[in-house]
Amino acid sequence: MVEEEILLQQLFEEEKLTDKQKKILLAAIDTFSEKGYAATSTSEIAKKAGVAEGTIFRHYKTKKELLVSIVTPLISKVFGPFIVKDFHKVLDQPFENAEDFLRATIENRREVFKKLLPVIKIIMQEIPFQPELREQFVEQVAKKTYERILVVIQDYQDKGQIIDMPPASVARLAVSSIFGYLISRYIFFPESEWDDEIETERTVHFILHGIGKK
Amino acid sequence: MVEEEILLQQLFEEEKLTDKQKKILLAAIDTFSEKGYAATSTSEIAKKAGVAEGTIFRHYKTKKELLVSIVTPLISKVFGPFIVKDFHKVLDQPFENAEDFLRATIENRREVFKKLLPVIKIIMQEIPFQPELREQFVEQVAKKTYERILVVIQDYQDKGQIIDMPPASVARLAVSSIFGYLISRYIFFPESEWDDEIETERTVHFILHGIGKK
DNA sequence: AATAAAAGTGAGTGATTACTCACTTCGAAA
DNA sequence: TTTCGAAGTGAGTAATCACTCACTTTTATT
Repeated sequence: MVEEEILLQQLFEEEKLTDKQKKILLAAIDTFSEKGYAATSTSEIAKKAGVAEGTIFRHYKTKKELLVSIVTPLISKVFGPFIVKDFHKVLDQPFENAEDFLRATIENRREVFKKLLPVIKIIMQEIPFQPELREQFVEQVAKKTYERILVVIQDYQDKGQIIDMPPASVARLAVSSIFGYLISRYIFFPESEWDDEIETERTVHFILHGIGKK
Repeated sequence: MVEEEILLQQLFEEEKLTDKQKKILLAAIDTFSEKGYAATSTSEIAKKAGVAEGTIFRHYKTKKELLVSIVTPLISKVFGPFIVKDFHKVLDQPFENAEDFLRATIENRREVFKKLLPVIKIIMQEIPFQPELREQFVEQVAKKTYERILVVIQDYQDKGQIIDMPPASVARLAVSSIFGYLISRYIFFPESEWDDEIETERTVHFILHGIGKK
């Protein structure tokens, strides 16, 4: 309950929310992430939130608007921070080498991923079907974040720490490795025992040196 | 139309299908992959297939049975072959080095991915929500395939071509890279221009040597 | 040609869906 | 204390949902 409050606070920090509104959002996040958006009925959300069904539609004109109002702040606050926080880490107190940057990035994204897991599940599920969400995602992530990542990569390429592969391909490969780790860790095999420190090191080493023996 | 016939033939080769049954399956694959299972109505499938709604339920007791009967053969015929074909390639006419094996694997998976894209989308979408499918998937893919991959990895480790990282981690990292490529290629940015030969080489090089400069 | 089983049909079923609206309750400002 | 807009309610609505069933048509076997 307390932890959920924190999640809400992070996603809707600037908005004033009624008590019942919070309950609606939490119930919606819970059910969407568990059963999927289309398979969730508004009556179910109302029931779980302990609220009349009409109350939902007092605040959100449609069911889709409820979905969007959950996902939108996430997109700007999870992928946005990649830009702001981590990028400033690089510029303001730049990591000497790519290795430290990678390690910091993985650990940082892991925290966010873990904390916002239910909402991230919703995004992953609904992006293929909701053009509205996809467009937002592309705008926020593909364009903004991507451009910044490219700059970071080129920075380390200039320093001679990264091979001369097109930055777009470098980005794809590194991002695949990081998200592959997070998805294995929190979605596919959350039950397994994970030594996160060691796995992070392995991932960093892999991104930099691969699995081949010289 | 012809290409779709081939897809059906591959998935349902041993079953005798009526003309209308084929049309139902194609319409279902199409709509499920486009809008998602839960958001697709049986009346919509019937309409798209040019068939009465009752005809669907003549062959499939429930909507979920229709889903399962599409996904099940895919799991055993697409992910099964990962085991059989590719693994036998390694054992019967073993690749001398890990590099050749990787290249062959990526190219092989790319063909399959491309050909069965709509059905793969359905699997990816529905596995989180359908315990029945997830169990099948785990049984057929995660267990069998995974065990075989581990053997291959250990084989190359014994040959001294792969570093001494636990095979499970090696598998995760390599599979992430390959699927990261395929997902970028066919799901996220199918519209972009891709030079598959070059990207395959980059992915192979990345898996073996990373992006770091020695 | 006769027959039976399988395939196909479409109107009809009760349940559920997202959403509305006339109404009540609440909370803060005047 | 009065007042007024926002918050909350829940019975009601038309549409749609997955699914049924009595019936017709097609197909294969003799």
